[in-house]
Amino acid sequence: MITPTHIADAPRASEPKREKGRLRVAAIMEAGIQVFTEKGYDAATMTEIAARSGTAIGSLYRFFPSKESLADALLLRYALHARNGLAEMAQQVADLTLESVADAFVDFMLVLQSQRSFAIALVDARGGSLDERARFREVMRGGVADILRKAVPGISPAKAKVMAVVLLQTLKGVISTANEEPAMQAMILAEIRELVRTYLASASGRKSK
Amino acid sequence: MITPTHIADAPRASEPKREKGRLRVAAIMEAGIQVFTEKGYDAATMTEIAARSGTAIGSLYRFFPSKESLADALLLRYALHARNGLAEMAQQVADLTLESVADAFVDFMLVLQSQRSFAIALVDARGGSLDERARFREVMRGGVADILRKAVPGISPAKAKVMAVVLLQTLKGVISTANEEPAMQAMILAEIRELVRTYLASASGRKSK
Amino acid sequence: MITPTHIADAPRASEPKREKGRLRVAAIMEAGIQVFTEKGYDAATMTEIAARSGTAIGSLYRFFPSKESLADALLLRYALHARNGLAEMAQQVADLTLESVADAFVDFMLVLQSQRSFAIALVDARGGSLDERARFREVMRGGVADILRKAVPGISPAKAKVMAVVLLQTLKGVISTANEEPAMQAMILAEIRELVRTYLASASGRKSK
Amino acid sequence: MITPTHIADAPRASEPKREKGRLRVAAIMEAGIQVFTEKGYDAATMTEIAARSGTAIGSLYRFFPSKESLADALLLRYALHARNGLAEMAQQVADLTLESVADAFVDFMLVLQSQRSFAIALVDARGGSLDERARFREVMRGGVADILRKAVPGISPAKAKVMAVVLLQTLKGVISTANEEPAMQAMILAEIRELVRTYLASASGRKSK
DNA sequence: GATGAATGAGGGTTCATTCAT
DNA sequence: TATGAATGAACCCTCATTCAT
Repeated sequence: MITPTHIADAPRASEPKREKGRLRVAAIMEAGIQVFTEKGYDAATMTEIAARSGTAIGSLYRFFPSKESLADALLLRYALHARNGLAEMAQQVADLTLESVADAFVDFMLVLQSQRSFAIALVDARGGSLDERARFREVMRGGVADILRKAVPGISPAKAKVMAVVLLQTLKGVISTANEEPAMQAMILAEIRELVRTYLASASGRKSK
Repeated sequence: MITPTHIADAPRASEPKREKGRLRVAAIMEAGIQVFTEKGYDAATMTEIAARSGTAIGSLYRFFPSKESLADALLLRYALHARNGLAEMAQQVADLTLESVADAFVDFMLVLQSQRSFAIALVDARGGSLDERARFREVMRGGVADILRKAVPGISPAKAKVMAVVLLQTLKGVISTANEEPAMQAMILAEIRELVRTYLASASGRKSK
Repeated sequence: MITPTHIADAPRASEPKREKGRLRVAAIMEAGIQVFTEKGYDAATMTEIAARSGTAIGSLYRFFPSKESLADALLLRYALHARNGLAEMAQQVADLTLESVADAFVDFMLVLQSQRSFAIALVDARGGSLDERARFREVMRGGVADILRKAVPGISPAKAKVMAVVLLQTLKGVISTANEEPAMQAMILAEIRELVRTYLASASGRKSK
Repeated sequence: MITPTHIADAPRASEPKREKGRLRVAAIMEAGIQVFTEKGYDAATMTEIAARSGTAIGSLYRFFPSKESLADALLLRYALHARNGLAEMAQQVADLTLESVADAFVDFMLVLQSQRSFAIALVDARGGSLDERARFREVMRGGVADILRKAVPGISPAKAKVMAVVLLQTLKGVISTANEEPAMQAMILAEIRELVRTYLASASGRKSK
């Protein structure tokens, strides 16, 4: 189980102590997301991230003492985001139909889409520390599994976990649509939506047997 | 539409004319797959690929004039492999139940698994040229769509294409199981199998309405 | 000839006027000795010295406007220490046998040992300004030569100076024992003691001829 | 006991396989000695060593994959030199008077002087790996101790070892003369020579008692 | 005066690629 | 043709020093 403590760990070298420092950190993280997303972890360079955020290279390293620590910080922040979103969704699940839950999953992915593609760059392609990446995956799986347990009454925890893994894999497709032509994009999205509904429905049916 | 011509385009500098040359190329490609798989495109080095294949670095560059060209060649070969596998599957579809087709997809993924993880390294993580990566995606989507058109009578070509995209995304999950614990691995695999069956079944039902 | 004036030259940016400032300077110098000793001049960083002394980096630079100036200040203070010690020894020489003088030299080295290893770090390994290092050497040589002139009646000033150089070199061995195993350490120390006695004795004999 | 095997270990990344490579390695080592001697280990830069030897930085790293490995190689080569010199001296000891042996030690130091000052830079000031530095010290001590055992009949091995340590420390003074004015230089040298004779003589006397 | 953020030259090292042998 | 030495731009990161707050 992921606790807030696990997540609140600060991967920064030194917490900025002045307002200016906080702004700088924000600018760096923004630039970091951009560059990691565009080029992937390995091809991204700290020099470019510094330039893109209007920061001297030395200043960047003041706050993030290594490339990995920057990636970890970004991953961590995204994990928090996602966890909150999933937690929120979990609270509303009781009042929703299965179909609405399915849609909520897809919508959730869409909302995170911009950041999500960077998360893929970092998680799937060796960005950040092994630990942080594993932790990130657990957060996502745990959050989705929680929702499934509420949405599909009677489902076993183990089953919920497995379904979460498969569901997340399918939902990743939402991100990829970003690279498709608009017409194709809409169709793929609709198809994913349909598949997720079907998946939840069948799961609900299966368990009740 | 992908024609053989598209695929047979040789990204190699010079087709080796002698037996010795062909062996050398094979050794290089084998080493390339290994190293790209283990380290990812960026972290893989030409020097290591040369060493691992018992080739001098200069010789490597005679056959593959750049790192990208080597990645392209590997991607191409893998695409051919996959295309053949999918084509074969297409021929048998007529005699199979929908459920069997679903299983065949998963099995196909499993068969390719070893090479597949390298393909992911190259396609998802910016290995090879943009063109080659796009081409590779088209081959996969086209092959899967072909099968869907045969397996689900009455499906429209557009619908088949969209389904292929979503299906491939879901099937990618088969690869990822490699990193899970054995017990989890089996459960995820079974779950994917189930989802694919459900997906095909529902598609078959939908179209008939 | 070294006069107090030469030595009292303050390499500090600004003599601290208040008690607080003096404490701060003391803390910095203490930390400086530690870090220079542990890491050597080059590898020591002003940041670490600041941190180790509980001082902000900006404050450190208020008192010591450069790394070199800090090293110089430390060298200077150590030179004063040594000079006083040697001066004291000089006063007692008249009442001592040659053998006791020899022992006093070795003991003197042992007393300074802790600080001495930092002095070696700075003098032998290019820490501090050339000037300061030369001045330091002169102080040591002068002090030892003074003692020799008193301990070995009739010795010429030039001869005393030369002997001081050679004697100091031999006495450096006392410091190095710090890195040997305890058993070896004791033996080396005894051996040096013996050699110094022999040296003084032979010098005393030679000059009388 | 140091065996040739210990010493022949090659710290190079890849032994040069062509004549040109061997020349390059020689040039690099020459430049390395110069720069390490002038600036000390830390302050020496690989860039300067490369420039001084007319080598591209990449080529330098082909043969010496790290700064440390270069320092180690230099230390090793010097150790071989010294060992051979000491071994040679050992063979002649039987025919020499004690005084001649003392002179031989000083002369040996003088012969090695140019390289010796770089060895001091590396051994005393953290250059090269800890292992290599320790090994170097052992080689020197062992070689000198061997000679002492032959020159001073009846001396115990342990005593020879301890004397070697102290003797080497004193002989280091020969190197330092390089920085003195010529007149002073000659006097110091003569003084060291005298001290070493006295030391050997007294040792010979002591043991015989 | 104290603080700590900012700066950027420079350091060690890597690696795709070229080219002389 | 096969080999491996050569090249150098670029990378990640450090740290002495300055300066605004």
